Amino acid sequence: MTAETAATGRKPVMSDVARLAGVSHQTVSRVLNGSPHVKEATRDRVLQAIHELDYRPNSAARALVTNRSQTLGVVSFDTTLYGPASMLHGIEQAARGHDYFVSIVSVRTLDAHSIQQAVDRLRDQAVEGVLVIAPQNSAPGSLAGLGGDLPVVAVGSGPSGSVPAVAVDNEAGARAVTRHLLDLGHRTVHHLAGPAGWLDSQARLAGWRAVLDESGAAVPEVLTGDWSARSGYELGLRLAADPSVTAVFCANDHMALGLLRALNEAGISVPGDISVAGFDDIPEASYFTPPLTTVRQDFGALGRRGLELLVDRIEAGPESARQPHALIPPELVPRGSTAAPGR
Amino acid sequence: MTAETAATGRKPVMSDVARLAGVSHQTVSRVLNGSPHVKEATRDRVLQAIHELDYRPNSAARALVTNRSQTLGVVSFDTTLYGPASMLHGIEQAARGHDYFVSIVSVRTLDAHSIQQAVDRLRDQAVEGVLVIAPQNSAPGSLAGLGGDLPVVAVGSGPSGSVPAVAVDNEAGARAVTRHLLDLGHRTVHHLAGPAGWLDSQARLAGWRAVLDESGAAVPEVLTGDWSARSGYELGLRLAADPSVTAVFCANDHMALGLLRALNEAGISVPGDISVAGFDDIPEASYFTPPLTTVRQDFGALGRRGLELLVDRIEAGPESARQPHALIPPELVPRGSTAAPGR
DNA sequence: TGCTGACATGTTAGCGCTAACAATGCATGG
DNA sequence: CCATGCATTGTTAGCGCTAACATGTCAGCA
Repeated sequence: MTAETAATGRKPVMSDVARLAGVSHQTVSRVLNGSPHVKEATRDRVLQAIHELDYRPNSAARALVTNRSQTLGVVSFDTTLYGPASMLHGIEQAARGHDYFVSIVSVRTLDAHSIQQAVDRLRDQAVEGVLVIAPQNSAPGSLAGLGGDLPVVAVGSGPSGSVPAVAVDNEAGARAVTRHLLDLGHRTVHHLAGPAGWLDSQARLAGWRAVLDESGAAVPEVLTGDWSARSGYELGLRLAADPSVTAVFCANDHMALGLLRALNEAGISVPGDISVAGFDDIPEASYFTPPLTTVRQDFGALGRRGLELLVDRIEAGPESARQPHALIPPELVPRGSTAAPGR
Repeated sequence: MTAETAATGRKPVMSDVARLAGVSHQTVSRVLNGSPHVKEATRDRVLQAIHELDYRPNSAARALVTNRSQTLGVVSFDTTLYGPASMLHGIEQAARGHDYFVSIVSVRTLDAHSIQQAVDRLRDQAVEGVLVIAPQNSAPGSLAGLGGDLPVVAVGSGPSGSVPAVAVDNEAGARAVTRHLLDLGHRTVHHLAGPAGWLDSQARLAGWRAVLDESGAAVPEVLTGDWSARSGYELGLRLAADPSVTAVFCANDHMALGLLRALNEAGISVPGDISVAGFDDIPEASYFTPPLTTVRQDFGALGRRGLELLVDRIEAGPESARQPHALIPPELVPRGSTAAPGR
């Protein structure tokens, strides 16, 4: 018997609670909003009445009068991938902690128009701010002015300058993994890059090249994939044919997976003949054959930080003292796919 | 200069539009809601005014008076996995088509209490219905009565009877893959099952056993994992030590991945010595070494169907004519990890 | 005892919208 | 020429809540 005791059939509203508790609806409102000016005994009676009627405040009415929806929007590109999915998870967890709801819109393509549509849709829903989980391309200002007055924060993509962003320090991760391979004794490291135009690709490429330059190692030709295992496989067949290759740093784990298969088919041993490293640390990476050395991104932390940045902007305004960008340091995870050169 | 022309600083409301168009606010409302009783010319003037002011209806006000939030809730367990993430994607796409917003809450654990909390949170937000993306355990009525009067649909887990559900036909998938292995000439098929208590595990186990029984094949002892690659690896070491094993059907692809690694380490060739099959067809499966024979689940379709079922219940009531459960047929995807027995 | 002020509570207005009803105009047909 | 009816538009009320103000109560103090 948890439903409204009076069985009116209608959902109870604030004045129903007030009547039952013998107070005015405003006092009920005060209890609900934690006003200090309510006597202990009164508060108890009100809470009791709320419980008895299983009363739930009408969020639309509250939003109407306070002009706050308590909702944040998330625009996500391909929620299907491990990274975006984890960030979404982190965002939602953090949002709950800050008492916001999370509404989501996913876009199929990354062009400015689709993203704009998604943001508009969220704006129609009166969200108070928007998080964009989308790898940014380097096109100038792709996110700039997207939200109008609506606060927007980009998550998981490098700071592009146009919008506050939270991202992993791709360059540092690439440097770490490249150095790791050189330290193992490899003369140089090949790179299987992500698609041109993506900030992540560019930063990882830059980190790799910087370490090679600093070490005086030769800088081999870069092969460019599209993040997919398929492209890793296809380019891997090319690498397999080149006897000078002893170490390959792939811009993500999926391409590394494709590469591993290509090398396996070619009868090349990993890490015996060639060492392979990836980037992301997807959950499967430690069960590849052999387990993949990679760079762990804490996607969940990324999401949480992004959310906090956004909440900050909403509640403190854009002049908020905190810095508008954040770089999360990644972590090298050495596993069995890298070793000292054997050929 | 797309903002409100008058630069009042305040967001324009319906009466601002009305004034500019020289009509009453109600006529603006009629235009917005597609009422047929508006003269063409009037409609145009109103639309023009809306555009000029960049007016957006206040969703809270509308929700308050119509008593409809146009929002659906999704409760998701571990959005990080490929399956749930894909379903969420499918749900969102379909929801947009039906003019609903999607609000998400993720739960860390699957106990009834957490799920109840999540649903309560969504109810506080006045969602019109809830989709639960959570593998159901077989505990009786784990979802029953969860929503009270709120429509609830389970997505991706077998029909448990307590709530309308949309799921893949796990048993059919398991039958298909088991038959595939027998047809290749294997005397029997071992099974690496998912955790007990999960409907998915049980259905896959049942399908496997049924085919063995029908074929008069011996039914080997079942090994039970926990869906993780780690458990596949550990149990795989046991299987590797048993020379009678020639074919293994794993209840999901992750465990198959772990198994592949265990076999590889033991120097056992796949599919030369042992054939391996999985279930789910995660995107990486076709790049495992060797490419994994598996059963494809169309998670996106699952999400879409679930959403349609839910919308149906919301708009037509629970007595809606359509059947409350739906089973999506899965598809066997034969790849290189299965072949005729070699030992 | 009466005055002050802090506390506790009640009353009123209005957020922006839609639903219901009212009013207007205009063509039609007897 | 006027009643009839439909198309079009306007007017009013109220959804459930919070903010602002009004009122009531009681302790402390001159």
